[in-house]
Formats: sequence, C-alpha cells, structure tokens
Amino acid sequence: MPKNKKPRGGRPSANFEPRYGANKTSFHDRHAGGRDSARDTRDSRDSRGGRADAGERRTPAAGFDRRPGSRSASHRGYRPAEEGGAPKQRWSSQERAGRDEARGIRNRAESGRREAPHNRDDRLRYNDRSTGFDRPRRDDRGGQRPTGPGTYRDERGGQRDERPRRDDRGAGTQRQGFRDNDHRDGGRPGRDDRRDQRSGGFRDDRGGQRFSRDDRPQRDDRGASERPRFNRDDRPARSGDRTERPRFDRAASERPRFDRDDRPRRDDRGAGPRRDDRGGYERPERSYDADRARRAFDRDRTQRSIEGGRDERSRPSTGGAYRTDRPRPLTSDTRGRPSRNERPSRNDWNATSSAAPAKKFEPTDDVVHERLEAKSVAAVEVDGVTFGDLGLGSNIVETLVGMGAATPFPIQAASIPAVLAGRDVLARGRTGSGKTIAFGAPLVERVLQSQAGKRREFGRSPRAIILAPTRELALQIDRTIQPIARSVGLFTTQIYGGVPQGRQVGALKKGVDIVIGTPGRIEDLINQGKLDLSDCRIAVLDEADHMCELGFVEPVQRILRHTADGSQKLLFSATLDREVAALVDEFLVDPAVYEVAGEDQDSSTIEHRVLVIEHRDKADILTSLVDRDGKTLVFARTRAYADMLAEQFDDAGIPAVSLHGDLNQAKRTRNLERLTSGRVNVLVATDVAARGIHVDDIDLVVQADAPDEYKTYLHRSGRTGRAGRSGRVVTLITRQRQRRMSELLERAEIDAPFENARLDDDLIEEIAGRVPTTADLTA
DNA sequence: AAAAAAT
Repeated sequence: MPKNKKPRGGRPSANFEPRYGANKTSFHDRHAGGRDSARDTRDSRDSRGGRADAGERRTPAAGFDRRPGSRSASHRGYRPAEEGGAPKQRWSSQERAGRDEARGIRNRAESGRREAPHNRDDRLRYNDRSTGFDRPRRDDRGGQRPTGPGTYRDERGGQRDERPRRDDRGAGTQRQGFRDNDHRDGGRPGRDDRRDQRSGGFRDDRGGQRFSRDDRPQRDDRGASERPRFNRDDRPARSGDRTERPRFDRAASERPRFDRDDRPRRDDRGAGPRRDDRGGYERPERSYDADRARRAFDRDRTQRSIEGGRDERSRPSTGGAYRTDRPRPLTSDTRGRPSRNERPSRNDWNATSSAAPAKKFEPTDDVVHERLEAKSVAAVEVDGVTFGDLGLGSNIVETLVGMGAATPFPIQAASIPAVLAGRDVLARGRTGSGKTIAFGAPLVERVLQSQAGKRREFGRSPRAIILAPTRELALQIDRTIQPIARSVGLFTTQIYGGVPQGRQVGALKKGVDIVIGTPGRIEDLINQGKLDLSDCRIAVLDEADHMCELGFVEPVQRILRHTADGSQKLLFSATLDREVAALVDEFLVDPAVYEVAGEDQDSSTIEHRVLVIEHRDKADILTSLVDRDGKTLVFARTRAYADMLAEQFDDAGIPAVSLHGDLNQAKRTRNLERLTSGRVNVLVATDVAARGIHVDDIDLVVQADAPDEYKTYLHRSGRTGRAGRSGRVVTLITRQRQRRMSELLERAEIDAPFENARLDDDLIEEIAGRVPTTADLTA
C-alpha cells in the first residue's frame, strides 16, 4: 500500500480512471481554469463533483462561503480559524481523517492511518471493532458541534468538498457511461434549488444539471453552506404540505384499505375463517409492538396486507403454482404469516417456527412462503394520483418529475404509502415497472423525516442501506436515488467490491445517509469497523429473491442483523416468492405485500420466441441474429462463452463487448457503458446482467444458452421492453431441450412459439429485424 | 454456472 501511495499519486489516478481526466478536463475548463497537478491527482476522482474543486477554487475567490466546506482548502492551510474553537479542531481532525480516507490508498496505508497521531475518537471507534461504533461518542460529538450555523456550514462545506469524491467514485464507473453521475454532481449543489432544476437544468437530464449548476454558481456557493438549513426549513414548510398530506395520506392509507377490501373477497373465497383468527392474532401482535415500538416510524401498521393464507397454500410452493395464482388478477401471493402476529419477537418466531411448529398456524417452514398473498394494485386505482398524494415531500416530487416520473406507476403507488408508514414491505413488480423509485423515494422521505431537525453530522452513520446483487445494479440504483436524496440534502454512497476501499471509507467517515451496495464489500467494511449500521433504520433488498439464493442469503442476513433493532425492511423484486422465506421469517414483521394487477405476460410488451436449432449452426445463427440495428443483449451461461461470443461477433465485423464477473470492474463498467452509449450495439453477458440493469433501448434479447430457471428467463427478458416499450426475446435451444424449455416457459407463464430454424432461414432475418430481402451475409 | 470481498 505505502508504495502505492506515492507512485500512484501521480499516475495511478490516471490509470485508474482515465476517463476522469477527460471529463474532468472539460469540467474544469469550464469552471475554473486553474488546477494544479496535485489536485488533479488527488481530486481526479472528485473532479466531477467539482465540489472539491469548487471548494478549492473558491477558497481563493469566493472563498468564504465555501471556505468551511472545502476540506482540501483547509488542509492546505486554508484552514478556517473560526470562532467555535472546539468544533474547529474537531473538524480539522475529522476533516483530515476524511481526507486521508478519501485519499486512501495513495496517501497512506491502513495501518499507518490507524497509528497516525490524529487518530481521534472517531478513528478509534471506527477502527476498533471491539468498541464497535460508539454511538454515544458520536452523539456527544454532535452535541458539541451543534453550535452555530457557522459550524454547520463547515460541516456542510466539508462534506461537499468531499462529496465529489464519492460521486466520482461512483462516477468513476458511471461517469463515462452515465451522465447521470454528472447529473448528480451537478444536482448536488442545486439540491434545494428546485426551481433551477425545473427551470430546465434538471430536465436537461444529467448533463443539464451540471449546467444548471454552472448557471447558478452563487446559489450553490451560498446554498452550499446554508442549504442544509434551508432544507430543514423546507421540511417544516413541507410540513405545511404535509398538512395537506394528511389527506393524501388518508388517501394513501385508503389504498391499503382497498386492499383490505380485497381481502374480504379473498376471505370469501375461503380464507375467511382464517382471517378472523388473524384478526385475533393481530391484537396480540400489537401488544408486542413494544418490540416494534422501537420503530419509531411505524405507526401505521394498522393495515396489514398480509393474510395468512396458509390453508390456501395447499399448492406446492413451486413457482409454477405461485405463478398460476398470479395471473389471476390481483392477488397472488399470499404470504401467510399469521403466526407472526403471535410471536413475541421476530427472533423468537424464527426459533419457534423452525424448531417446532407449535402454533396453530404453524406453517411448516417451507410452506410458509409458498404463496404470498399480495394486495394488487390496479392501474386504475392510481390513475390521477400524484407522488405528492402518496406522501412524498415537494422536493422529492419535483425531483421525480425532473427525472421523468411525473406520476407514480402502480407499484410505486402501492408501496410508497406503506413504506412511509413504516411498514415492512414485500413488493413485486414486473421488470421495468419502476421498483427503484418505489422504494427509493419513500426511503429518502423517511430518512429525512427521521432526522428532521437534526443536523447531518460529520461522520454520522448511515440511516438506510440498499443491497443489490451486482455492482452494476448498485450503481444504477444510486444513479436513481442520489438525485432524490440530494434534493433534500441527504447523501448517498456506493459500497461495492472491485474497487479500492479508500474512497468508500472516506465517504463513510464524512458521513452519509444512505448506503447502496453489494453484500461482499459492505460486510467487509462492517467487519473492519468502518461501516456502522447500528443506526440504520431502513434496509432494502433489491432483487430480493436473488439475494436469498444459496450463498447469498447468509451475508445478507448477517448484514441485516447489523441494522438497528426493529429496522424497517423492504424487499423488492420482479420475481418474489417463497425463496425469500429465510429473510422474511427473520426480519419482516407484518409486511405489506404488493404486486401489480394484471402484470402477466399477456400485458407484456415483450414478444417471446424459441428457435430450435442444430447445435452446429448455433454460432452462425447467433452472429446473424446480432447483425442488426438496435441494441442487442446476448446472454451466455458462462463467462468464457460470453467472451468467446463477443470475440466471434467482433471478428465478424459486429462490434461487441462482454460483461461478466471475470472482468475487472473498470472493464465491466466500461463495457456496459459502451452499450448504453451506443458505441457498440451488442453486449454479451452472463447473468450478471440479467437483473435490474436498465439500458433504455435494448430491443432484442438473445439467449445463446437457455436459462435453467424460469425466473432467470423472466429477468433476462426483462432487459428489454422496459417501461412499456416493445421488445423481443429469442432463445436458442437444441431439439433435446424442447421439453425442458416448454416447462420453463410454462412456469414463467410465457407463451412462445417454438420454431425450427436453420442458418439461412428467413426466420433469422425476421427476428433480427432485417428485411428478408436483404441478402446480406453475416460474418 | 454465476455472483459477491480481497489477497
């Protein structure tokens, strides 16, 4: 490491993120001509954030507003010698710590850091696991600081300056490919400046924000320090909005009620008796709300969406059964967990259930989750409803609008009120149905509410965590949520593997509100004492069922156990079934279960086809299929095959890149970006890209290898036909596989014609979207 | 088989 420091100082950054240089350059050029090499090196990552840069730059110029904020400035000796002596010192040391972390690898070795004289309490805390994270201390710290606005500003500024780094980090990856990042960075300053955003910068999209930023430098500068306060102020103001909210909330609450209404029906169907039981149980449960009481948030668990449909569950837990129900309009899953009500505590429950199914409702473990009874939300129900109606604050609503989400999708309309009410939520929404916003927006709102009136302290521990199965998905989620969080002055950071920890740790030291990442690195940092989830009150699992698969669930469980007692849990996925049982049993209390009515394949915008081919024709047929206009995503079962296909296509004159776990993160990010940017039209990936990844206009998904699981099929095919667009999915199989394939499709509830195809078949031309007449030879 | 930590 030590070696790395220096040497890298100059070069590495370049190696690391070559792109940064480019982007940065432009950014810098625009903003501030002067930048020193040192800064480049250090801030290269941050470049975009511009905060750091801005801060530094300002130091000289506008300096004082930002002054406090710019850590780097401080470091360099720009140090603010302000009134609040005590706070200052702390700041300086904290700042240093933060900076060091941020510089991470380059500047020092971990050990060195720890030993460093300036290890302060914070450091001790963080580093010393045994100590764990001392909340008290922090609190104390916070207590002392709270002083004046000045102090506050300092914090702000400081964070901001550092911010860039975080962003950049993410940006590093995203930057190239995703303007979103830029977006964020730009957005940052403008958090509060809704108007500006509205005015146009925001809509301009990512890039726009940046610009907008440029446009309102003053504000940013100013707002930088004050913003936080303003935000708070806004909050209260919002409260005004909320005033209205109550109504809305009611409306929202009604939704659940609707659900209830639905229930009756269900009961009528046959679950009736149970329901009564359940009711009985419910009472008890509340009694021990005591446990939950901790969840300060939840008050409204009044409505319980879950019905214990144990009896009904007679069907096998097989996905097929599950699905079968699904198509039925609304409702589909039942996650019966009546017994939960009985159980004194979650843990107890687990023990009980697993050990002895003693309760009346005792569902055997496996059976329990087979069916999830969900309240379905019909599109009609949400017609005319706005995000504001659902209980989101005006800043968030505006941000959503700016992002193109003017009105809530059904899954959003369903889950947002429940999340805001503090309930645990299980929600299933078809791929591309807007799940990220469904949990992200209310999560931000809730975090905001939970710390209303409090200041965002330096080094505060995160209040919410979002777990995703792949790094790309984590990045993507952050891309969606960060602007929302920023709009209300909250910070997010990404914590995922494959990249140096330094920046991530630095961000954590400075303090973030929402952590988004993958299990491995998150657990790693927890174990290192660098990530404290003890104050984390909301945990989200995206692609929850996938996270529950063998080998994935344990780390997830361990991570969730680190979150605050009684923390709210949200599980989202396009395929949500009993697989989440392990987590639901342990972590969810009386969850609200939602799904969107009518979301079956019939209503899908995706066309499915299966080509039965001769194995020897496979390579050529694949090449022929991807030789087309429009973006094509090819799925292969193994990394090696993915690479091989990408090469094959390339050799055939069709630019293609691959995406899989054998590539380093930089390549992964770069290759995905190449597809999103359109520099290549063909991406060959393993299932790493099967879930969650959103690329706007993929109109053809080719499965070079048929998936083994129906869920995999659903997720892979969900990469196309996003947000109502049309898309086509072609699966290549050999004759021997027909039976398996038809079974899989049946489970997925997908109707797809099986067609025999040969190399020069017009069929291939048709599927590729080429005009049959075109006598083009591929390869 | 793949993914998720780092070494």
